[in-house]
Amino acid sequence: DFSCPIWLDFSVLDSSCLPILPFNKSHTRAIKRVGPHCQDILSIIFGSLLGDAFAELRNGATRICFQQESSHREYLLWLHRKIADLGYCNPDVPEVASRPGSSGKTRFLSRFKTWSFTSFTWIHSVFYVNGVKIVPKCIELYLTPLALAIWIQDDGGAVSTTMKIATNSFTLSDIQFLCDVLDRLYNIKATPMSAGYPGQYCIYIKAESMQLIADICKPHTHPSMYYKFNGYM
DNA sequence: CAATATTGGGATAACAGGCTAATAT
DNA sequence: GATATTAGCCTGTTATCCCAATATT
Repeated sequence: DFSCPIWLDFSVLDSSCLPILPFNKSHTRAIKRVGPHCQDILSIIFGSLLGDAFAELRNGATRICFQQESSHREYLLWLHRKIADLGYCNPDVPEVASRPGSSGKTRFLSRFKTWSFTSFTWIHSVFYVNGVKIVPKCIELYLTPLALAIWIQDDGGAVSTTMKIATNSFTLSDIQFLCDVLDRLYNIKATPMSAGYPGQYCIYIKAESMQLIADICKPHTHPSMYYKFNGYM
């Protein structure tokens, strides 16, 4: 059982982080879309925001936006299915859009967004400071196995005998914090490492922890992303 | 009905996944 | 020599802002 050991310990959460009223699908205005939000949707959102998604705040309501190139379309559709089944986005399968790429090529991408929720705005506020995405201090409460799997499917990649997670845009102290959280929650050993650009760092998973992180993530990983676990999955 | 909120999608650039490879243990 | 860790680079993919159309109050 790899469930997050401190999940459901809401005692350290600020009350503004807690949903207030039951969510009712007949409510079509964001102001009426409230919680409680289940563990799965919060895991998906937190994992995605650590990775490739972004949160858009407008009129006091927030929506979460997902986009992938066609090479990762199967993964995007898998993610869309999960979010649609939870009732958080349009269930229509996202279309493939084309864009002019470099050197005359055409790119293909797919994307979707959740509905706007007033009760998602606290998520925006913990992830964005002055318009810049940061690692939220409460990440330890939401980095469940599902969130971890989605983060790695977004940002992970095989390197030599191990895996790196592309955390380029976060600060070194935030990245060290993430490494500490991985150790505390799951006993996964990881260290920040240069990303090859000034001020940019990745997370490298130590070889001794590769089997562990693969085992934790496998139930929540789409087969098209197994390769990111470098043979351990 | 007018005003306002919400959604899907166009557009753009900084950068980040995928890769090779050197160095250390 | 084998395995593990660290480093860096290339290029097309994120991550983001914004707008027009539509829906709701």
